[in-house]
Amino acid sequence: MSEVSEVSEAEWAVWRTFYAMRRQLDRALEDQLQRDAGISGPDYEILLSLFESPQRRMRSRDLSARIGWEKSRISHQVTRMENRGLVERSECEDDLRGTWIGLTTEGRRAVLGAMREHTTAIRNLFFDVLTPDELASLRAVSDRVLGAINPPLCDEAS
Amino acid sequence: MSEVSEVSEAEWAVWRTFYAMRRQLDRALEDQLQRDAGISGPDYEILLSLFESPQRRMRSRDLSARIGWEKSRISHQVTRMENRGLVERSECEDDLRGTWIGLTTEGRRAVLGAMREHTTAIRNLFFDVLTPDELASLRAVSDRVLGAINPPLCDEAS
DNA sequence: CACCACTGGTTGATGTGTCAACTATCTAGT
DNA sequence: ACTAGATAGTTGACACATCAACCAGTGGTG
Repeated sequence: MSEVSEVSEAEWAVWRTFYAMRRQLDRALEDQLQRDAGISGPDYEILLSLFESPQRRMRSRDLSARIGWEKSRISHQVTRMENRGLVERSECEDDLRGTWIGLTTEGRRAVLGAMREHTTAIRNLFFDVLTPDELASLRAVSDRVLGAINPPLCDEAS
Repeated sequence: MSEVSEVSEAEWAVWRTFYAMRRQLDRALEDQLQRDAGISGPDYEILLSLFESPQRRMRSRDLSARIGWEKSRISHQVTRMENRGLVERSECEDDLRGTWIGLTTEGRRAVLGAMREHTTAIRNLFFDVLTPDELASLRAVSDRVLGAINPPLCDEAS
């Protein structure tokens, strides 16, 4: 299953550039959020999910499923955000184990202040510098890499 | 400079896939290092740099320049790794402010145990699923995104 | 009902990353 | 030689991410 697995110098050069791009893109978007709305990337993910939710509130477990974080990460993040007044917790009537996470006025203000500039940043740093062909190529590549990561599971036997 | 900045639904779909790929690729490689050598990604970056250095040791500032981390991050990471016996600090004769970071026997063992499998993982999850054209496209795209992030600086005037 | 596995969520410990403040040394201009 | 400013590195505080342990409520099945 695993061959000799050589990687040429030219391939390493692509890998390093790709790696640098991923790091710097994350950083640039993080900086933009901090600058324009005083929030972090994780803050934004939570706030955006709540904002797009019909009731402006979600169950912790649904946030977890939507964003793809484990439950303890949600809980810690929400605690920090609650302390800053961006969200608020409330009890769940239906299921006494549950917790609602709701957007506060402050949280709503923050996400509204962040969205436009964030979208602009993604457009400027990403979409604007890609040709349609490259965009299609990147989509195909991303799908294939994801496929390689997540168990092809056609043959799990060892 | 900033237009209306709309992003179509198709574009968002590409963005989300690209985003998921970046996260999951990081995670998969991190897991592989942990599994095969009991080290983290940051550990590996330090260890590999030291290993590829002629003397198997580097000045903190050179590590910083090579990996692209700020000095305090290097210092914290080295402290943790020193506690686990992967690296060791020693004084610098030439410059009394300086510190050498050297690979220990344990550190050498760890990096040797990690390298082969890490390379294989990168090949399996990345290079093997890209065509030569896609690789070239990705290289071009990465360069252009990096160019967009780092100040074109041709016209900084406001 | 009684039991038991599961689910929803919190908490604490540890590792990671950033920023600001600090110490110590080096270097250059005078 | 003196001194101002740059450089090298450490430290502490805080935000973030993961893991394991835990508690409480839910929902079967006997």
